[in-house]
Amino acid sequence: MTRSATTTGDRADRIARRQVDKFSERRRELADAALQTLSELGYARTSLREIAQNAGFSHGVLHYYFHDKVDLITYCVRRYKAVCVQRYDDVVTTAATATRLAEQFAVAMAATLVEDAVMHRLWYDLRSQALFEQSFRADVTEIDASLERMIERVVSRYAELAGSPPVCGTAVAYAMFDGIFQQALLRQLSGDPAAAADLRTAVAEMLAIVTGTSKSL
Amino acid sequence: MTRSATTTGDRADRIARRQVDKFSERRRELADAALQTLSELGYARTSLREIAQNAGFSHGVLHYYFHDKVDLITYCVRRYKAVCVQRYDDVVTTAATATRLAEQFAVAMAATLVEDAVMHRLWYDLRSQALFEQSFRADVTEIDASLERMIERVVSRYAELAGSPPVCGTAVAYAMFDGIFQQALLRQLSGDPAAAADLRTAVAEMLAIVTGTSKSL
DNA sequence: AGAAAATCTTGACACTCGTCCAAAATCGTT
DNA sequence: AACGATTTTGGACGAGTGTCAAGATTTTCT
Repeated sequence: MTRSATTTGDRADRIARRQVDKFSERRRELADAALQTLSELGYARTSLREIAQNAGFSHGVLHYYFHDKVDLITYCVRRYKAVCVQRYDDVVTTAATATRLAEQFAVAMAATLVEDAVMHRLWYDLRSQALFEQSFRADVTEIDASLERMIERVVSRYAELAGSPPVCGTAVAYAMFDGIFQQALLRQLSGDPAAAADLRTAVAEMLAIVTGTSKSL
Repeated sequence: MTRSATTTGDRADRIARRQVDKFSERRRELADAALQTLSELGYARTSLREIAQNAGFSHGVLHYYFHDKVDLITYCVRRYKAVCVQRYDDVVTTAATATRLAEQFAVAMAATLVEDAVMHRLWYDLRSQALFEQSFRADVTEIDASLERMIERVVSRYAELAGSPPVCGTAVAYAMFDGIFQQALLRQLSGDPAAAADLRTAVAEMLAIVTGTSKSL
C-alpha cells in the first residue's frame, strides 16, 4: 500500500510508516552485522550464513530483507560510506595555523588507521571487487567522490592558511593521500609498529608538498 | 634424488635436470594460464577447474604441479612480478632532459594502463587479498618493494636532470604514483575515455611536484 | 620391444555456497 | 482470546568448490 496524501494523521498511514521503519531498521541492523563479518573475513570468504549467524539470525532471513547477495553487499557499501564520512566530519574543521591543521589531520588519519584498520581493509577489498563486478562500481565511485571532497576541503583550507595555492588538482591530491594510506594499512595489518607514526609524518609532509611549501630533502 | 655434486657431466644429473626443467616449464605454463583466467574473473570468482580448462588440461593436473590452491596463487603472484618488472625495465632508461623523461614515463604508464588493464586489476585484487590472507603478504610486499625501486630510479634520475632534489622519500613517492594509477585504472575499466590522457598529465605533473619544480595552480 | 617412470584423466569425496519455500513463531489489532 | 499479517526458522535443492587417489596414458630409458 502506498502512502496516502490526503490526511497526515491517517491511521493506515501511521501503520504503514511504522512497518517501513521497522523493516528498514532491521535492514540496517543486518547490514551492520554484515559489515562486521565482511571486515573480518573479506569479500571472498564471507557467506550469507556466516553473516546471519553473526547477527544472531538464521540464514534464511537475509532473503526476507534483501533481494539477493548483491543487493545486500551494495547496501553495505552505502552504509559504510555513512559511517565513513561521519568519522571524517569530526576531523579538523577549525585550526588556527597551517602547521596545526597538518598536525591534527595527520594524527586523525593515523588514529583511524589503527582503530578502524579492518574497516578500511574492507573498503579496499570492495573497491577492488568493483574492478570486476560492475554492480559495485556506482557506489564505489560515489564513495570515492565523497572522500575526494573531504581531501579537497582539507587541502584548500591548508593552502588558505599557508597562503600558497595547491600545485595539483583535487583528484590527484586525493589519489596521493589514498595511496599512502593504503600502503600504511598494509604495513599496519602486517604488524609493523611504525606504520601509524610513519603515516603521520608522511601526511603532514604531503600537505606541504601539494601546496609547494615543503623543503627539499 | 638430489643433484650430485661430484661430477658435472653426471648422467643421472642431466636426467634430473631435464626433468626439473620440464616440470617447472609446465608449472610456468599453468601459472600463466591461471594468470590469464585470474585477470579476467578476479580472485574471488576463479576456480581451479576454470584455470585448468582454460589451459587445456583436466582439473586434476593442478595438484600434480602445485601443492594446493594457495601454492598456485602464490606462484602466480611471483610470475606476475617477473612480467611486471620486465615491462617497466624497457621504459625510460635514457632521457636527455627532465621534461623528456617525464614525458616518456607518463606515456609509458598511460600505455600500460590501457594495454594491461586486466593484469593491473588482478594485482590490486591480490594486494587486497593480502590484507586478509597472510599467505600472500610476503610476495605482495616483495612486489611492492620492486615497484618502489622502479619509481625510485625514475624519480632520482628526474631530480638529477632537473637539478632539484626530491621533497619526499621513495616510499611516499611510490605510494603517490600508485594512488593515481589505481584511480586511473578504475576510470579506465569503467569506460572513461579520458582516463589514460588524464593519467599521462598527472604523472608528468607529479614528477615535477615530488622534486619541488612545479608551478602553483 | 618392454619395463619403469612420468604425466594426465576421471570420478568421487565431503564440503560450502546462494536460493527458495513451507511451516513455525511472533506480533499487532480487534 | 482469536484472528490475520508479519517475521523467522530450518530444511532442501542443485550447483560449485578444493582435494585426493586410482587408473589410463604417454614418455623415457634400457
